[in-house]
Amino acid sequence: MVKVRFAPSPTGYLHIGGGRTALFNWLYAMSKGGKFVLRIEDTDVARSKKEYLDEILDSLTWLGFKWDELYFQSQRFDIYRDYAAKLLAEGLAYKDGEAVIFKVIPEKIKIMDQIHGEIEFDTGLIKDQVLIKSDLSPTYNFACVIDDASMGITHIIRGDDHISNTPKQLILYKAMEFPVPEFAHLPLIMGTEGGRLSKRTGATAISDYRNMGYLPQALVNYLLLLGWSPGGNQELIDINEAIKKFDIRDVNKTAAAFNMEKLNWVNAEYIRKLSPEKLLEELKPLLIQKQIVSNDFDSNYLLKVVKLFQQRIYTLQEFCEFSGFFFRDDFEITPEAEKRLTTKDCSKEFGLLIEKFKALENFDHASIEQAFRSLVAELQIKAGELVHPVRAALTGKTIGPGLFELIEVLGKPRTEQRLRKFIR
RNA sequence: GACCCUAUCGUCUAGCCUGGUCUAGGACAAGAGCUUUUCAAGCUCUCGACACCGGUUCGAAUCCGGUUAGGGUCACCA
Repeated sequence: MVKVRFAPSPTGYLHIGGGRTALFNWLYAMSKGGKFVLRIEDTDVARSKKEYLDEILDSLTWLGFKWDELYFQSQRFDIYRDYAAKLLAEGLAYKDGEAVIFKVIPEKIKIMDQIHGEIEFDTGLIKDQVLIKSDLSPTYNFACVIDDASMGITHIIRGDDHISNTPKQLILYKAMEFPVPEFAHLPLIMGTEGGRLSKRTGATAISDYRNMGYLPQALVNYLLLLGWSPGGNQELIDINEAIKKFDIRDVNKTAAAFNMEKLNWVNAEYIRKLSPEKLLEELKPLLIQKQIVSNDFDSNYLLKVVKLFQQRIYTLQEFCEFSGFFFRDDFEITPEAEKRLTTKDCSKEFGLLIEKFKALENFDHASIEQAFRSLVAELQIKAGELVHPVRAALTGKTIGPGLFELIEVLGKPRTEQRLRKFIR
């Protein structure tokens, strides 16, 4: 039975790299019908924070990675100390004050990495390893080996940055006579300009992406593409399909640069694929949180607005930014829109348009367009000459959904009221 | 500095294991056009890569070696 683990340390938020490591672990477990263990590596009591733990758990849940077992290293100190005592008794380790140090014997050891192939190390280059620190807490490599072995972890899937920890852990596996698991070292994710992914090059926390309005499925799809490809020129892949197609050996060896533009594209694709009702569901908490609408807001109206923007947003956040004029009358007018309204006085045209609209029985976009076009014909002007100022007056912007659809949703009274503001 | 990992369009990648079908395919981005009331979307097209040197071979993006470049690790942090 395949068993993998994701072992974050609650000394910071779950970042993009950690999220992807979790993804590949979870995906591997799912593809093999195995178990996914979550182990919190909180041996550094001083730096570990409850706040971070909660955030990590939330982010993993949001991404959709359910864990089968949950452990905390801080609750297992006795186990580590027992093993240290055993190694001490066997003469494989020695004491230095309260600390327990493992004696490293020089030798050549190899691992067969699932992604990189064979990697050879010379332990002669490694100094003696601290097992138990002076404060009696275990070191990372020691606790990690004992946990992976005692939890029955069969495959260790982790970042490339752990390659150099592998020989240190391997000698401990041997010393404690634990069976050695399979290893797979994932390439790291780098920032857009190369180098480490850092806050300077963009958001790094999974929760940041959640707040910016990315859908978890989209983020997972994008992260999956960073180092793995389903083949067949496929870019968008449902997680269930990925589970079927995934093979750890197909994961790339090369570090990949995080590219926000492609993430945006993937997110937009997922937004478009959603039914408007489902999209509204995703949007609603955000709209309430940002106090754009109240909890009991007319969802019929909301749904109409959602439909107008579904095709033109990359993130949920953008919906909030673009659709403001549908929810309040004191919306801002951009300088470009201002120009459309001041270059030419449209009082006469707006007045006539209001009259046309008043005569309409059905205020649907087809009728609105018909009325609009007949006025334009009567005035002998081009449609664009009136479209732009009207859009500016109604929305405060020069860009947005189709004008007639937009007017239909806005409704007759509000359309009239907004046009009147610009009649002198 | 030592050790380790890696190297295909600007970016993500397919191809590499099992050399010929690769004048290297796709996606994002960029540019042009179509459509159009704007912005998107959609459609069509363009730009654009096998890091370098050597070897093996009839033949190398694919195998081997070196160079260079990038990344990682060298804690009583995890």
